[in-house]
Amino acid sequence: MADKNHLYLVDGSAYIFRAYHRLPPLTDPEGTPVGAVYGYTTMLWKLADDLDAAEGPTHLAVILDKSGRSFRNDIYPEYKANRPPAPEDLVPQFPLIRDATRAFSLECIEEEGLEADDLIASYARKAAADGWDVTIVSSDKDLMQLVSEGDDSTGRIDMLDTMKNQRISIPEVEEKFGVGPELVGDVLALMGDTADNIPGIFGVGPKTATKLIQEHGNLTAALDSAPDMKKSKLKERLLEHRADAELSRVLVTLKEDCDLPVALEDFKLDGVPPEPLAAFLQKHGFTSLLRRLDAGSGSPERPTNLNPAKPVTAGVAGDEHGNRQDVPEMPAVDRSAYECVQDRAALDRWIEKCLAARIVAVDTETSGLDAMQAELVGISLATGPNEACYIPLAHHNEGGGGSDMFAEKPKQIDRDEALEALRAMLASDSVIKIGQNIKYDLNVLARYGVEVTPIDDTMIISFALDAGRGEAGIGGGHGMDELSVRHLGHTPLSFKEICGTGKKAIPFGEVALDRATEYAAEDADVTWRLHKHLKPRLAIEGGSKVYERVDRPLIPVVAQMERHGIKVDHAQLAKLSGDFATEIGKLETQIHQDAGEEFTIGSPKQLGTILFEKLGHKGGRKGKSGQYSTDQSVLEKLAGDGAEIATRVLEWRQLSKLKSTYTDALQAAINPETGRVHTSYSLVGAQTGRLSSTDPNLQNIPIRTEIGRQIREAFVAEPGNVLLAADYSQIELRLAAHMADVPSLKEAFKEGEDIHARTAKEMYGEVDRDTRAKAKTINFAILYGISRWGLAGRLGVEPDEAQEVIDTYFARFPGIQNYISETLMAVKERGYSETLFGRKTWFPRINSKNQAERQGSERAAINAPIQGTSADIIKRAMARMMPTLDDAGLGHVKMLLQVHDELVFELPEGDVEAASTVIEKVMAEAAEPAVKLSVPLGIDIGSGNSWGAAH
DNA sequence: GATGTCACG
DNA sequence: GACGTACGTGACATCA
Repeated sequence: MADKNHLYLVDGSAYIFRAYHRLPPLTDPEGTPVGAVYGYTTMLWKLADDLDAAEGPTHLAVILDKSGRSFRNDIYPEYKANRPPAPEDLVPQFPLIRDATRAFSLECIEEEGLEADDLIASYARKAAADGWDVTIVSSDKDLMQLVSEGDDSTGRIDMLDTMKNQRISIPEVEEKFGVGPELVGDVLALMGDTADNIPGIFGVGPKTATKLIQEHGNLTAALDSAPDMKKSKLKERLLEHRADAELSRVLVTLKEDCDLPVALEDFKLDGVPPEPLAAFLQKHGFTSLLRRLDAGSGSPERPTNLNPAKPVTAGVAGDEHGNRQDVPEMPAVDRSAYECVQDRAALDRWIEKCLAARIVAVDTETSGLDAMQAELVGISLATGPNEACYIPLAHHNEGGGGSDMFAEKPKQIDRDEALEALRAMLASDSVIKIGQNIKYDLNVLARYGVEVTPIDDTMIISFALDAGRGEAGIGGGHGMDELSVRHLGHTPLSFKEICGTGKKAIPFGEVALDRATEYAAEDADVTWRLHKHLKPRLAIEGGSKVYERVDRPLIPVVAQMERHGIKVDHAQLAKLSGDFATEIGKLETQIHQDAGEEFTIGSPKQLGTILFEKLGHKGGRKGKSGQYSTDQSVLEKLAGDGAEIATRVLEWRQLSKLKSTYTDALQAAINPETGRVHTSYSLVGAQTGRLSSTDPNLQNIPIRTEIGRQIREAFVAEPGNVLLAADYSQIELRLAAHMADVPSLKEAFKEGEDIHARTAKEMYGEVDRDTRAKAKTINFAILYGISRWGLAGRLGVEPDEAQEVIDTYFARFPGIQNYISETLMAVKERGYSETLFGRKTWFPRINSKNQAERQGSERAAINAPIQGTSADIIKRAMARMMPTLDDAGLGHVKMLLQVHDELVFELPEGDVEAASTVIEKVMAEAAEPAVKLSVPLGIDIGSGNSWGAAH
């Protein structure tokens, strides 16, 4: 037994921030992020375990920050004002820190209006005055003011940085600040602190601050000396910012006389009761700690290491194919267990249940599929298997929809009242809301003024784990019904079963409540189960990084872009439609004349018969269907041979395409409420990690031809605003240069050269129109996975010659060949490719015996890391864009569209210059700090009244 | 629902 | 001797 009391004061809040950034984003079996909690738990364990050590604690307490505000904000409103909000997967861990502390049966101290530092200072001084030794477990430099030696009647105070495993006493403080603890506050007041937004003296850093205090003895003396200094920048600054320094001195002073809410004696450590601790470790899947607890039979044995890699989850492992692993023990789906919530009391009970569960699956039912127009009909919630409910909000009796105003409505809570009741829970940091494609629900609820955060998405998790694993022909493979069958072995009720199909289909709001409850609550239940099943796999299979750091943060960002929409000029589109129609009519007449009969030009089959049988043009059959090919390349060939009908069909096709797909469809896509066009982005649409855009697709608006470009002119800004387009220049080639480590290409990009010209020079020795065009083709061939036949077709040469070109390329650009073979080897071995940010794409047919299938997979596998890395980069830029613009006072700038390597914004004309600077910086630096590229990322920016003019 | 074609990066 | 040849998407028209 130590004969002297030794109090440990743990700076819990500061610790978890550091643990969060140091540890991987682990999740517990329920999917709650717990990386920081795990770090914190092991740290407490280690401290509590030192009970009998010479320097170990006899008393211990954890001190936390209660809220953001303290008395310092009253003195200086900007105090800590520039702190970014905590990362969203850290937020739900704050309450868990308290749980962890209680699990160790330790005291947890926090007081409204006081920062942890102040409580620590007060307790430390009191304990030292009583003759106790004190160790502050923190590395916060502000707390270094407290370090002292002690004497006969007072104890000593030192600090312990558990991450560096370093004791901090007076010599360490002097080494860091050049002065003793009593003068640390003076140094801090001069240098300021950007993290806390303490001003200090502008332009004075740690070096100068220390020197001034050393020379003059204290802050006041240093400031007083300024008028006598010889003329210098420093003198000016000291004179000009004296008030800042004095204010800072007050801010950095710790309040050492706080009322102490718990007496020192109550911090006594006398062993950790094992039961609550075991329950806590069990709940969060800290299995290795649990084993140690069992082994030590109540007295925690010192952990052998702090490596958190293993204990993350409770024994869920993926099999080779990621399907049907050990399904966590869950009862079978029982639809009769679901509750239909029809009154406030029941709703309030469910809200309490969600708050207690901290993790809840949410699903909205609506009157349609368009998140920007559909009406909210009901909400379902699930807090566990078979623990689910449906809250109808806008149901009317079957068949009575709209036609009979007096039709009786089923009993349900008023929609506004229910949303008001749910609002706090849906926005609560301590409750994670899980959805299956939650972007849809985010947008529906946002239209009713309800925010949902933080979120998790089983569809996106599935994509992070299993992109590309779907069978051929099955689109995506991340839909709920499919996931449910694959992972839970359960087929949920289908929408068709409930609402019918075709003409007989009824809107969901007319479905009887018992059926609606079964369907809707089951969706939430299944989502909850999928989450429990899939989330732990992320950490095990290495999907956490890309999910947590790239895709999950993107969900609300993309949702907002969809809600913004973009304005299109209806009148201009209508005019174009008219012009196109006239021209199409003329061409049609001429084509029929050329053919000598009327036929359906849009039918490739009829056209083929006309061209190749009736008119006797040459051109082979194609494909297993035995049909004539009439595509662009075939028609161009015929046109080259002088067949006017082919020229006219090509023109007809172009105009028909533009009219039907763009000028007509876009007019119809204008949302009547907002007057804008709202696309829907899919985050799981492309196996490589790219987004895709539907309803309408705004990622394929014409630009390559003059006639098509007119359509871009119809995408416009609101009056007084402009559209700004920022795109990455040649990003995929740049990434190829980096990833394959090709010296001459990297050099060319660093020098800002025209990359195709550079390639032409290397390949052919001279640069002209012709060689540059060829070089461009070759560069793309490389990105897409080359074959001699493919390249031969593009270059118009024989395959043998194409092979020579390829050989020359490999010789001139060493690294490429190696990249290709290494990539293929890795994919054949592991089954997946990986981007620089760790995004996996699976290639189940890479080892196929079918040559076509295999070679197709090989080409895709060569391309996927490049295309995917490019997608990761622009996604990171998107996630950072609005916060960064906001910091620059440009929070009103709207990010509207993403087109793979381009972002489109709408903003007041006067802000173009300022916004361009920020946008370019965010995009150019988007890979960092996770990845340091050896080539710069070039950004082109333009703006104008229309999207066309912005290019 | 499959097929062919063509708009984009 | 072929796979009928570049990677990744989505929308539309036609036709079975």
